[in-house]
Amino acid sequence: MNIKDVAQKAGVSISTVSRVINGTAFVSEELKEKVLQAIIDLGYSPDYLARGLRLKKTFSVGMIVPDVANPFFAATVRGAEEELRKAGISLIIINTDQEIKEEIDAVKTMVSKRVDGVIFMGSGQETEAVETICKNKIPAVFLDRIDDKRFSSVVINNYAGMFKMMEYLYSTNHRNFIYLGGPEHVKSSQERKRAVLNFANDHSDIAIKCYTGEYSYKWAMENILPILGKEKTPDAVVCGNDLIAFGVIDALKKKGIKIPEDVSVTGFDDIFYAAHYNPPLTTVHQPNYELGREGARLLLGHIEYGSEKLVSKILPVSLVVRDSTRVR
Amino acid sequence: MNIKDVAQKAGVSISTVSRVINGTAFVSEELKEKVLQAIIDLGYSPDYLARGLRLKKTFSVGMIVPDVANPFFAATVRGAEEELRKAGISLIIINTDQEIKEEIDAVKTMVSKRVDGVIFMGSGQETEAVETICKNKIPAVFLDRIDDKRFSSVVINNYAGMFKMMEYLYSTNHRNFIYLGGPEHVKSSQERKRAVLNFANDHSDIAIKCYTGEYSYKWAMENILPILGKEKTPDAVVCGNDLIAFGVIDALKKKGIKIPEDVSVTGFDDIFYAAHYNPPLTTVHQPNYELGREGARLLLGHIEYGSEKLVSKILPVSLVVRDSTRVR
DNA sequence: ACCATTCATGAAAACGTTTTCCTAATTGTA
DNA sequence: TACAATTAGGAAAACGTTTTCATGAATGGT
Repeated sequence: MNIKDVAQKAGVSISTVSRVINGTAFVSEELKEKVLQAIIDLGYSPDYLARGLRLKKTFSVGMIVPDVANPFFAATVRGAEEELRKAGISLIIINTDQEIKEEIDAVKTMVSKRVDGVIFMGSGQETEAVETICKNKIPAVFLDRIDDKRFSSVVINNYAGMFKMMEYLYSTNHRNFIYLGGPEHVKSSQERKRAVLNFANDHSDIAIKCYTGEYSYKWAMENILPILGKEKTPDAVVCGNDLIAFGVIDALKKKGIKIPEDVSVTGFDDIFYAAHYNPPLTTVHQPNYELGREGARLLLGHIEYGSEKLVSKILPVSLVVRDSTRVR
Repeated sequence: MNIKDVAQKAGVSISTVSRVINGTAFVSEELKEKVLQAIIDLGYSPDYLARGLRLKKTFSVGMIVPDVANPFFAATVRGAEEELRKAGISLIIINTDQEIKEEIDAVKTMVSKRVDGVIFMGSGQETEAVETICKNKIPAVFLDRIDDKRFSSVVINNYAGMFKMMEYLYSTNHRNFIYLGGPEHVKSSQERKRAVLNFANDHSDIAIKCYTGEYSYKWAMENILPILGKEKTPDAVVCGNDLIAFGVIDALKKKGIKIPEDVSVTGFDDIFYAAHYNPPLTTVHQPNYELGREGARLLLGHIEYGSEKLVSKILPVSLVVRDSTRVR
């Protein structure tokens, strides 16, 4: 079942069928109708592989992402897919778990698949993967993590968000802090920590201890108590993301420490559960869905107009105060 | 940069390069080495479009899913992607929001893309979409929703899960129930409801009222209070899934009704948040990740061995008792 | 030492499109 | 009426692979 069959059935040439399908040239009403009818009768649909081969386009873009099962990334994937689908492009996703090797493999796969572009949410140490993208001249947009000057990117204003959080906590009389952040090498993690430290530096009456590890529930759960053991009890535990905050909350609750009565806990990301946690979490809201959409839009621009001007977009965040913090 | 360039650089024929790459025939060590070196020097990677065109394979499968941003489906997508990646196949996802029109479009896209197979999580009314898959003879596996005898499917044992839940509630002296279920036309929803009704039928001392609507937080939030208004307060509100339970919990809490003191609330799915909700939710655990993996495995079987024997796999569920229920 | 057989490699066809290049027919103008 | 200009639609090339088929060399047996 190919274009030849359609042509035969309609009694025209292959060229004519192609022209009718793509509207690339004038075809008389008479023939056009015959062709259209034949297409319906045969239930024909053009082969995108063949078309892609000829056009040097696949009408698909790849999205490389740490883990779709993580609600944070899931929303972003959704946003991207939606925007791309509107443009008639489909989305191939690959999970990397932030493993460098997986990231490299993912890029290689994308290269072989000849995707029209790539949306990359990396581990922050994806240098080789980035080089491969560069070498193969694949249009790419980076989300939320690195900002290589050779590519467009859209990031969330991590610094401003965490700074806002600190301002809020300070204004509600928190002075003693413990900061529990994500991985050192991850850009977002660095920015958040930088905001915390900068704010602390500007205020001589603030005491703070910083610890970094993983962006995970488990890591926080296992590490907060030992940390707390050797520090004097703080006014607030500021966490690098919501999952860490959840871990902290659960660990503290299990120890009989009350939140926010005994200690305030804050997160970052505002994932769905944050509003429904026990207690509902004070956090920084990130427009994840919008992140995906914006990334896709940028990428579409690059694909459409070739090597367009590079753009670095910064998405605004907002503070969401809930019940895991209280005025001291 | 194509196979021709490699051949030229290595001073061999195209055929030889192809044979080296795919290992489809013996090639002398000498030539093999030259070819391999040329590939490295040029940074060549074969074009999967061309290969696909020739082989009539795309090495990609499509996954049609209501919404990746929904944690439930996200885990399933992750499971499927992982399993497929192991087999060297990549995953194209399309979100449908359970809109019939979108489902049909999604299938058409998959047909044009000539995917090697499709994993379908549908709305339950995807008849036209299914016919299109059938007509185009695309290997397909259905997840969690319908069980068309023409396709393999893997479903979660919704009936048994909800039955178990009822047994537990009954054994803890709940007698008056309200059931808040998902859409009538969705298979999983039907099964869960059937379990509730069957159990109630077998026990003359049970009183129950059933309502169905959407599998959503919002729907539950908006409808539980009006419903509760006209019924006498039940011992338990049994919900069709966790999101509904969350909505019920939040609506009741806002009204000052205590859970589980005043009324027990149960969910179904055991999404990540369930364990951390306020209160932690008694629910039925579904192996979502495993669902995706199993679906992928089945599909790979069909792709590999052609129209293999059809399989209908039922995944077991388990009851998870937490703090949203108490002994009456 | 000669013929038959095996086998490594190359040439070319095929996969299903799009598009360039022609050709024949139609239209318009003098 | 005749010739130039336009145009609808067909033939064929090209995209980058894999694989069949063919060929020439090398090997082995008698």
